[in-house]
Amino acid sequence: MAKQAEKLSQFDRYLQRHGLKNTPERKVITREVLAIHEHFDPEALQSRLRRKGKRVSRATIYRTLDHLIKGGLVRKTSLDDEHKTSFYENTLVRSHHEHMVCIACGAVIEFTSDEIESLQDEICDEHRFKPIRHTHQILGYCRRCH
Amino acid sequence: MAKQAEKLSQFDRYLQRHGLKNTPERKVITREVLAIHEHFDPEALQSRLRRKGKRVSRATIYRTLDHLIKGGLVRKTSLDDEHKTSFYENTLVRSHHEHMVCIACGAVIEFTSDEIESLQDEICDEHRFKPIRHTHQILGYCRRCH
DNA sequence: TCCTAATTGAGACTGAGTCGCAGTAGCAAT
DNA sequence: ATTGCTACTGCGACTCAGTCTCAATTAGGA
Repeated sequence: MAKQAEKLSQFDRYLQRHGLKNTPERKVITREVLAIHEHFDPEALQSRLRRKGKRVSRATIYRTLDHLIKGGLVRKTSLDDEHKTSFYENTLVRSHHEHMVCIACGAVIEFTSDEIESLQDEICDEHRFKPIRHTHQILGYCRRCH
Repeated sequence: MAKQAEKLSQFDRYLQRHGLKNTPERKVITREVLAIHEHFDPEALQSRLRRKGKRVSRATIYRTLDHLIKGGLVRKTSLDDEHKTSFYENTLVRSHHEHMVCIACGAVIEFTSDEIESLQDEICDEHRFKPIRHTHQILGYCRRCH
């Protein structure tokens, strides 16, 4: 798919710009991340790779994810704090959205609201605050669990 | 102050209801928490107590904070995920609010918006989701830092 | 091809939070 | 007051995500 190639070269440019190298490990991690269409955590990523016979160390996973974030290919979303691990998602398949998380079954429902977004901007304006990113999570019980 | 006494007995009732005991440690932690008017983390709480000559173990701090949350005296707010430690605040002096956090200087600006709250409820309704609590954080640069 | 800075993996480390356990202490019934 | 039941405490060991160190390796420009 064309978009994927675009993201790959976006990452190449990022690496170049920072005098970083495009190692096999980084390539393999990047390709895998772009292929995951849901949330994932570093460990899940590592075991997916391992299942395909690619072994990359934990340290490299973390280091590469940081680069992917800086390069704009990945977004970090913390979900609720019952989970201690961080969650990531690639920016290709997933556009900006917020999460409702079910505290019973862990289901994640996504939502966006332009109205909320613009209210948010207004409030930032009032406080002369320049927003960079935000998270908005609602914890509760999903349809099935309450 | 009257409200403080009210919170104390609210906690007493919580303990009673659950067959729990109001030990000296719990009393001392509760009183201290109600006296802190800002965000705090468990460690800060412990050292405040220690400075006053009250020694309570880390485990007890954590255990009691959990009870205080369940009893409605304290709220856990995770702030941004650059901080790994959890932050708490007592519900007495601080009413419900969201946070804007400056990524440069760490300043925390609080806000609430009834409009956002009600939009949120609408969205939950649409998804048949029963909201229990939510967090809404905006990260960016404060007035002074951009 | 050479050279050097960037990268890697392994394992040690860190730090927040949890857990198991042995000893302690409220409290209700006797 | 004593007993017995249960909850509570502190301690230290433990867990687990994430970071760091370091020696060995490698990408990639000159």
